[in-house]
Amino acid sequence: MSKACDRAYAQIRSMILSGALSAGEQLSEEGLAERCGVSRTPIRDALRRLEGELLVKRSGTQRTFVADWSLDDVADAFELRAMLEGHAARRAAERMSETLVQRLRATNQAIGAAVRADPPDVEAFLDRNREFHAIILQAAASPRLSALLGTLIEQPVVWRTAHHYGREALLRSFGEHDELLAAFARRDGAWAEAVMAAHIRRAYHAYADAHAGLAAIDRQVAHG
Amino acid sequence: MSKACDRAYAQIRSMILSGALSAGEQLSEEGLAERCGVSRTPIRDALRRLEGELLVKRSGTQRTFVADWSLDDVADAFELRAMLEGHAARRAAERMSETLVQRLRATNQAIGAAVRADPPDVEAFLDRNREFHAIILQAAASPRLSALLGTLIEQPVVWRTAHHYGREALLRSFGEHDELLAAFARRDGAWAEAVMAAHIRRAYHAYADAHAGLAAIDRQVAHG
DNA sequence: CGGATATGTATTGTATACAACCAACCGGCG
DNA sequence: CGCCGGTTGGTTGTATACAATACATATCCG
Repeated sequence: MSKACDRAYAQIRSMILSGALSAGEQLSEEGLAERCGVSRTPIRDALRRLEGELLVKRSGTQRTFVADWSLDDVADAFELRAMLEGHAARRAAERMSETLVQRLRATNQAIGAAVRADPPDVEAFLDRNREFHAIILQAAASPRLSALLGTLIEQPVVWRTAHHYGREALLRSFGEHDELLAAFARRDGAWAEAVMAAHIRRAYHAYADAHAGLAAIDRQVAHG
Repeated sequence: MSKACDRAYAQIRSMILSGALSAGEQLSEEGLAERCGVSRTPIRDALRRLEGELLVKRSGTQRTFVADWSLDDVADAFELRAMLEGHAARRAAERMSETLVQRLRATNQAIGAAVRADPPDVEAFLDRNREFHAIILQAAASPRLSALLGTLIEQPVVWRTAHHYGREALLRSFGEHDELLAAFARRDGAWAEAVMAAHIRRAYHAYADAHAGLAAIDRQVAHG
């Protein structure tokens, strides 16, 4: 019963996140319509939504392009995320029910299992990680905060580099979640906020390191 | 040369902000199309945009309603605004050019004039106030931050109560802008952030007071 | 009388046709 | 050779028709 407009949205979005549509590329409504097997009408809907998430941008004359994220852009997004998710963590700590704490604990168990697998199950890690943060956001009980963060969490470049994180980085992330859980258990909002902010900022640097490494390899390939 | 889709957007938005469309009211695409003198297509575009700004919400079955803002919602929005605009002020202070400082000063002069007029020119005050904050946002040079704040600044209830602020509240706002200017002139990001956060929080309480007063009058009218 | 179900009406979803528009290309002219 | 203006191919904007869906009301059965 999924409507064409939702399917188109999901499909275009995943094409952008996976890199099937490269940054800066122009998107024609007609072209997308063909690729998605629908007419232009639902495509227009989808593009408007994606525009809201800054995954596509429109030129002055309304032509649409895949947004290109410079390193500065990513840093900017992470900074905002650190601030907003920190705030969410504080609010969550102050309101979280015992059952939600339990669910968080279970989710982090799953994350731990994914990390300890050999090789680490990055896909599962990312899914559970998303779930972990979603639960916190839910506990923060601020619809507006949720809406704002929605536009920041999914970033094409980040999504693509996540697979190159080392086990060490994943383990550290797992450990930080544990500390968050401790803060939640004690309903210490300030603690939760601080840990969360640190957590996001570390994630940023893990990304930046992985990205720099990949860029170096790219250069090597290009020149060799 | 304004396109129908922009006109429809602006028109619906202003109808919501002014209260011509009351909170919770259902919006039919066809009805709006008739009122705006365009077809349903641009209306759909406009509604998607407004949905992104949380000015309208959609039911599970995709029917659209004017969003209703509880006092909690407004408090929530102001809290986020205080945080984000504070952040913007910090960044702005650290990067602001001398010419932008001049423009801010000029804008605040205009605000002062509007406040001192008899009676105070609230419309001009609001316009210039918007401009003042927009310049800061521009100086902060974070497109994402701008996008996030865009969804928080215009709030129906706030818009409608602004006209009931006393001259005292307007004067205080004017003075706080002056202090912001001092912080900008000295490139003191932390100072700017603190002043801005205080500025927004005061605005919230000014709103809450005015709102409480209006609500009391409403009750009186209803019962008498 | 209550509740489920059918039916009609209102509303949204999708496709398509056509109009307006932009951008790049080409040819002529200074 | 460079600039300007028109022309053309492609892209978006808008209207409209029709299909699918949801809601409300009425109707029928237990």
